[in-house]
Order: sequence, then structure tokens, then C-alpha cells
Amino acid sequence: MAAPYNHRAIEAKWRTKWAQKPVNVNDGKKPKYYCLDMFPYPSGNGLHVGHWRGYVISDVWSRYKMLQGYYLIHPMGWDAFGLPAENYAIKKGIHPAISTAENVKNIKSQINDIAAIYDWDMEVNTTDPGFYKWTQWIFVQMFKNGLAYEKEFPINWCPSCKTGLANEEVVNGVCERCGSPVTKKNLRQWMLRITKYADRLLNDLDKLDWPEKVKKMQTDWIGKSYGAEVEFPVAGRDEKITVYTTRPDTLYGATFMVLSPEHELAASLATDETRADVEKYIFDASMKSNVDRMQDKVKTGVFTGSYAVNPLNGEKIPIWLADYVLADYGTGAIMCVPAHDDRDFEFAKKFGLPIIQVIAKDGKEIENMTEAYTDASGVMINSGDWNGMESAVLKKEAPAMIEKMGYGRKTVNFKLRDWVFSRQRYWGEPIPIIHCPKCGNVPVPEDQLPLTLPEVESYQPTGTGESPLAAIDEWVNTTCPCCGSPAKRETNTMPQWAGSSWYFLRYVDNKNDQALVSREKADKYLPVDMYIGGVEHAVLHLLYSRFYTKFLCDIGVIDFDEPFTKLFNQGMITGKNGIKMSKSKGNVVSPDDLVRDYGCDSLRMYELFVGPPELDAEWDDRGIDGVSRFLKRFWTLAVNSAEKDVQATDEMIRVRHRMIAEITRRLEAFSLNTVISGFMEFTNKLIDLSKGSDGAVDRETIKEATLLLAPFAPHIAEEIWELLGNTDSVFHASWPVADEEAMKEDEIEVPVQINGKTRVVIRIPAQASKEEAIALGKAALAGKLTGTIVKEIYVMKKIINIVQK
RNA sequence: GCCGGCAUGUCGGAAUGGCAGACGAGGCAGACUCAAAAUCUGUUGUGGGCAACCACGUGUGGGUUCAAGUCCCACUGCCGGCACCA
Repeated sequence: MAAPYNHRAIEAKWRTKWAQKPVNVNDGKKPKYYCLDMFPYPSGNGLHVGHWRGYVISDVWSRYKMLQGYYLIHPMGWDAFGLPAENYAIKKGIHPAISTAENVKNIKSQINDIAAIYDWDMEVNTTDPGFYKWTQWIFVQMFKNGLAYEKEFPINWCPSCKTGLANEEVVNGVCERCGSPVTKKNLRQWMLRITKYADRLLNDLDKLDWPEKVKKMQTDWIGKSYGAEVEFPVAGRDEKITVYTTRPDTLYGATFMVLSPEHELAASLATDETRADVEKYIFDASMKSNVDRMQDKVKTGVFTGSYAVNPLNGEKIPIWLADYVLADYGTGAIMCVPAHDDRDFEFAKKFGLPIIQVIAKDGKEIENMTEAYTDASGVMINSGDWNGMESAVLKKEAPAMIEKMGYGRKTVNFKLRDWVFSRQRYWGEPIPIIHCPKCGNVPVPEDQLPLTLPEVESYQPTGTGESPLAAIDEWVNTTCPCCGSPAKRETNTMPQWAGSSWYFLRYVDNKNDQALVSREKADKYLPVDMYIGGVEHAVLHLLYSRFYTKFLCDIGVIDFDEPFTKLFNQGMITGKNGIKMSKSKGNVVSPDDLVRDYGCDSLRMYELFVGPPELDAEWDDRGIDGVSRFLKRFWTLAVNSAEKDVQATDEMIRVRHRMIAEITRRLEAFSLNTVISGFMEFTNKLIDLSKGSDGAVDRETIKEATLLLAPFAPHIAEEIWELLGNTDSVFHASWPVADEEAMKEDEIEVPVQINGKTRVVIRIPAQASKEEAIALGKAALAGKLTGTIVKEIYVMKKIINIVQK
């Protein structure tokens, strides 16, 4: 009789063995496979069952690739700089360096419970000077290449985190981290010119095997649009105002112009009569927060008193100011065509401005227009020379035509903005720039990197727009590396994304102090083949990493320009009713007790069985009993089979090969929840078959089943593998291949339908012809066929359908 | 508002256009036990019938097809992204 499944003894035994003799080895001959998890920031809260999910998915995939004969690169590290780590440290009153180190230690031990096959020799930590030396080095290269620059302008400011934020970090007007409403603050900032890569970031999405959803989000975020800049002279003055439009076809319909209140000409366009109102409007707009401005859907505006001249027809149109026009998109000024734009229509209605329709809808002019006609389909009317043209055609041709006429130029625009890269916080990489009164901004010489973060007593954010580093005189005051005169260090630090934008390159050469990664190793082991993590980074980390990779490719550090060939976003594990697990909600499920009571293998399998990996899933502890029972049944069957050594029957062989084929198919489809149910189905079948042979099936079938199970439940698989007499690790075997011939059956079951409704299921020879099958089907239906037969269908090995009237 | 995605028993979910509800969880009944746990067996969409069986059933309404959860059209609800980007 088989000894009961003892998960504790088995798991402890194999942990020790794997530690002594790692199973993932690089023999230099195998092709590499780089499977990466999004590295965590080491918070003090520890892991819950939701964190396990992504790590289990990536580990299963990694082990599968290993069994397919790849040398596996599967590293783990720590995204330890940045606000979360710092806020945690402030809350606990411990220096971030100390709390971070502590948290790393704790989380690492919790991650070890998963039994993921991480190569800890490759570990990286973004706060390690040996690592951030290269984060700073990249910044210096960007500076030298004109991609990092300083600029003072009103940026997004989080009053709670007391720091500036990138556009990507502002979600619905609130801080992505803490949820506080974001305000504007005029600050001198370091910027990264990510917009220079806008086109490549957009176009190269095509070559990525990523979820369409993420590609779509990046496409929308980059927001490329095609149109024209058109110059409108200001009536009675020398200036011209340039507007950007995607609908130059509607130029004849422009009945007014609107400038953003921040436009450089805004104040000067006022006349004596309007000056007071204009100045008040500009002032009020400057006081409005981002959130107010976004939420105020009601349009406001003020007439400047000046007019612009439509270059096409010489019409004078009034110039207004309104805060629905954004200062930092296009030219900060628009021509308004109320007949064909919703916003302009609303504005025109409110302020009684004329509406001129220039595209006929269904061939005619709309009477009493109640909403804008925004389709670019129809024939041009009221448009001078353009009358009679198709608007869709004109929309494409107008930019070139306008350019030819000398009224403007064809142009494209992007929603993507340059990246606000400096943070007024302590816990980040110091920006390696020295401000010299004579030489201007000078990068810290590369041989002096890393520029280490100084020890400081007060690391709390100041809220003044200055980093806490600004208070350390002995650090701030230095000499210029160029001319030797007294100079000051940059005191802002980098955002958390700085380290995470390139960390995946470092794993494969993490001890190199001559280069961030040697070209040789980069060529051999990079890029990442499979990247697994949550979808929340779709336009943050994933966009920044692509930008960094392209830049590093351009300067020759690496030879590829996309970091992650394939991306998989796992769904979130939530508590009851889909509520996100959090300490404050009190619904956090810790893996610790589950591992103790059920074992790591059971929890790993349940993490997958809980639902389709790409969807969110509600955690329910009770479900783990199902996989636990399965492992016990499999164990008993396997041990019996190892002991008894029974002869394989045809049916056992058939089930064996069908199992190999089916598990492999589902795994390749990344349908991991149905892989688990597949194991249950086939094991139940084998247990049925074992009833005739003393509770055992043949050893070969168990051997193959164990191999299939190994990526999912590595401990029990190793133990059974050993019981079957193998002396080497199961992970040094090869993934089995199903034999099509062995799966075939002589007889198959086929449902027989009348008018599409199944009446009976019969067994027929697998090779039966259509005529034979239908004859057998009709015979089985006996007296049920009462009408006139109008059609007879046999789909090979699938179905028989007799259609009668 | 715009753009995506989803909708199946009590619950999680399964189903290359071919027997809807696989596989689990939970429930019910039984075996073992002094008893319980564990384990095992049976049962478990709804309605009707003693039964064989019959009818209905994948958010709603239409359509295509011998055959629709699956494809097409319209609608409803939920979730996610973007949100005055001209």
C-alpha cells in the first residue's frame, strides 16, 4: 500500500537538493530563453496570494521552456528606489536604506516559498550604487545626446507626495501613487525628450507579440494625428497666429478662433474695452487646478477684441480666449468650425457666434443645426474653390494644398509629451549634473560615477519644490569639472522609473563595472523573450523601457531596439466581491498558512486553477481542496504504479498520448487553468483504468504524466520521478511528444441528431464512410424518423444529422 | 462622450460552428467510524413523468446555418482605458 502523500517531507527534501545542485545550468550550447517577471518594489507588507500568481505563471512557463531544452534566464530583483519605499520609511521612522534592506530580505524569503527557479546570482537592486552608477551613466549619455534638458514650466505637482510628476503618473487628475488631486507648479525641471522617439515607439508596436489592449493603450497615449498648421494674420497688426487642425478641409467654416489663456499673444490682443476682462480671465485660468479645469465641462471664454483673417477667403473672425484650448498641444491656438466640431459648436451656441456648414450631410445643408456634424463624409459647400469636393479626399489633400498656397504647412502632432524626469525627493538616484556659473550644466565625469546619494538626517520632502538634498551644503557645493570654479550640484533625484527602464539588461551581466552590460552578453542573452506582469504599467514602465532600449540601441550599447518580445498581463487576484486585496480592507490572504497546510505544489496549482490567467479572479480558499485532492490521487496512483509495474493496455497508451497532446496544446495556448483541469480529467481516467490492475497503470504512462506535471508541481514530480528509478532531476528530461498513431481508436462515439437535436449516441468504426455512418445512424434512430428526409449530414468523426420535414 | 473587453448552473469556470455546463468548489444521499475528520461511492441546470423519455435552457430581440454560447445586426448591463489633444 502506498504511503500517503506527505507534502512537507517531500518539499523540504527537494528544496535542499535543488539548493545543493541547481537544475538550470548553462552548458553554452543550449539556446537561451529569457523569461522575466516585473520586479517588485520591496514594500513592508509582504506577499499575498495575488503576488504569487504572476510568479507562478512565469515559473511554470520557465520550467516548460527548460524542459524543451533551453538555457533559462529567469532572474529576480528589486525596484527599491522611489516613493513607495520612501513613504514606507517615513511612516515607520526608519532610514529608507535600512527599511529597504530589511524588506528585501523578508520578501526574498517569502518568494522562496514559491519554489520559483530564480537565478539569484543575477539579482539586481536599483538602490545599489553599482547598479545606479549605470542609471546615472545613461542619463549622462542622454544629456550628451541632447535628450535630457532643463526647462521651467508649470508641471504636475502632487501636494501630498510633494514632488513633480510625469504626465503618465497623473491618472484622472490625481496622483497615481497616493490619489491626491494634482496641482500645477512652476518649477525648473529635468526633461527627457521621449517625443523624439514618438514615431518609432508607435511604429515598432507592430513587431511586438503583446496583448492588443496594451498596444492600443500605447498607441492612444502617443496619439499621433495628421493635419496642418495654418497661419491667420491678425487684422490690423503684423503678427500671425498659427493654429493646428486635423480638419483643414473645413477651413472655410472657421467662424472664430480660440487661444489658450497661456498663449504668448493672449494678453496683447486685448483692446482698451476688453483689457480688464481679458486680464481677469487669464489670471483666473492660471489659478485653476488641473482637476478643476478638467472637470469644468462647461465652456468659458472671453472675446479679446481682436480679429484674425482667414487666409483663404479674407473673412475677419473674432479671436477669443478659452481654457478648453490646451497650451501645450499643437500651437495653443485653434481655428473653430462650430458646424463640424462638438466643442466649437457648444462654444458658438453659448456665445452666439456664427455657424457655417461646409460639408453637406446626405447631400444637403442642415436646417436648425442642433449638434455638430463631425463626420468627414459628404460634399463641400460654402467653400469657394473647394465646393463639390469630397470632404474625405480634401481632408487628406488640404494640408499639402495649404502649404503650396503659402498659408501654412502639412504637419503631425502627438499627444505624447516630454517626460518630466526630476523629483523633489530624497530616495532616488541623484541627477549627475553640476551647475557651473561659467560653463552651464556640466555632467559629472563618467569616472566619478556613481554619484552616491549622501547620508542625510532629514529625508522628508520639503514641499518647497526643492529636494531634501538642497539642504546639505557640503554636498551641494562643489567645483566645476570643466573649469574648476565653484559650482552647485543638481539636487533633484530621478523618478522610480529610471532604474526600472533598463534593469532587465543588467541581470545577465550584473557584476560588470566597465559597462552596464557587455556587448557580448547582451548579444547572447538579450532581449527578454517573455515578460510577465500586471497591466497597470501599460503606458508607464512599458513605454519608458521601450524608449530607453531604443536609445541604448542608438548609441551602440545593445543591438536590438525592443526590450520585450512577448508580453503577458496576468489578471489580479481580488478578495470577495472583486475588492482589491489590501491591508486597510482587511481582506489580504497570506500564502504562508496555505503553504504549510496544503504545500507549495498545491498552492501553485490552485493559483492557476482559480481562473483564466489573463482575467481577474476572486480568491476563495475552499477551492484549494480540489487541487490538493488531485495531487493526493495522483500520488497514490503513481506510487502504486511504480511498485506494481503492470503491463500497459492499449487504452492506457491511448490516454497517455492524448494527455501529452492535450496538456501541451493547452499550455501553448497559455490556458493554464484548463491545463490543471486536464490533469484532473486524465488522472481520473487513469484511475478508472487502474481499477482492473490493482490500482496501478503502466510505469511509462506515469513517467510521462509526471514529466507533464513537473513545471506545475515540481516537488512531487521530482519525488515520483525518483521513485520511478531515475537518478537525475526530472527537469533534465525532455518534454514528451505525443504519438498521433498511438492516439487513434478503431471505434468512435458519434451523436445522431434529428433536425439538429441529439436523439442517440452510437459507436461506429472510425473509418466509416459517410454512407456507412448515416446508415448506422438511421438504424439507431429506429422509429423516430417519421417525416420525409430532406438532408443527411455526416461530419467525419463529429456528428450525424438527419433533417426531416 | 469616445475606444476596447465581457455576459454560461448555487459559485469558479469549460466548450477548433457539431451531445452546453468538462474540471473543480459547494449541496444532498450513502459507505467506513462509537463519533468526527480524512477517504470512497452515488447524485446535483429548470419544468413534467414511476420510468424510458419529453420540453425548455448560455444577458435581450432579430438574422445566417442541416447545426449558434460560438458568426452577423440591433439593444441592455457590467468592467477597463482615454477624456476638451482641435
